[in-house]
Amino acid sequence: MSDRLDLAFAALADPTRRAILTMLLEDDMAVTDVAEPFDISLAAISKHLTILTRAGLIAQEKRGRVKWCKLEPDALRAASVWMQGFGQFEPVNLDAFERFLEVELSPEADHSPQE
Amino acid sequence: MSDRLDLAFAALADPTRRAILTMLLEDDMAVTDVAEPFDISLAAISKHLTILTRAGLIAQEKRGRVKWCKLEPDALRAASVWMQGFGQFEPVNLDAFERFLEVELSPEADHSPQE
DNA sequence: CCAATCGTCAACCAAATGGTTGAATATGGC
DNA sequence: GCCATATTCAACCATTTGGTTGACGATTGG
Repeated sequence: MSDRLDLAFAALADPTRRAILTMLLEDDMAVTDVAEPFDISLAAISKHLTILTRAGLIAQEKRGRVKWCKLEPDALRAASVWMQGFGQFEPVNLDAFERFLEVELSPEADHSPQE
Repeated sequence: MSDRLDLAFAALADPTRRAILTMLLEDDMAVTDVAEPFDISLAAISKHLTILTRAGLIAQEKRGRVKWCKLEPDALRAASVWMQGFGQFEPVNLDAFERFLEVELSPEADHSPQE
């Protein structure tokens, strides 16, 4: 029953997890390094990463004793696509929509994160 | 603490609430009419609508004894914009996006809530 | 005015969430 | 082989969530 979108949106609802995603935008990271800036236990971070993984928002790959985390854009894109349907029902919203298309469709676009 | 995005994403994490939003895409609706296609109590729907309202995803206006619900796109747009920062860091295939447009924008599309 | 309709409130319940701590399981370095 | 490092597991806790039912307050129609 619990749809892919359920998991994605639920994962995105937590500020710690959104912060983790933002960090991973910069680079892949080990679990310990992900945990470093936060004030909660490593176990709690590990749980957050599990939730992000099951939501398909990140992937974890163990190399040696280190488990690397990297963004997995598909789920984010699915959620984004779902929301775009609502951006369109009003002319005002075409702003964001057009910016999206512009960036997304230009072959030589600079796809680096802005932040 | 709980950010606007927290509330928006948490609200979007429930399939019933996403279905409600989809219904409201068609037209503004009274609470009772929103509840009609669902198998849960009116009180439960009322709670869902409160959550959507506090998340800024819909607005409710009482006229007479009927309370009308309508989409409020700002919060959705905020969430959408947040996610686009992630959609861009990799060249994207627009497949899913185009399929979505096809379904969602066709005038005779079946937008009824799916369970 | 009275009854029906619209919607919320209150109390309750089971399950999920986000956190803790302490022990356990790899793995790597020396 | 041993110890430190990296990460998860297990048990526990408080709070939130999504649902129920029944009573309640407004409003409308006849």
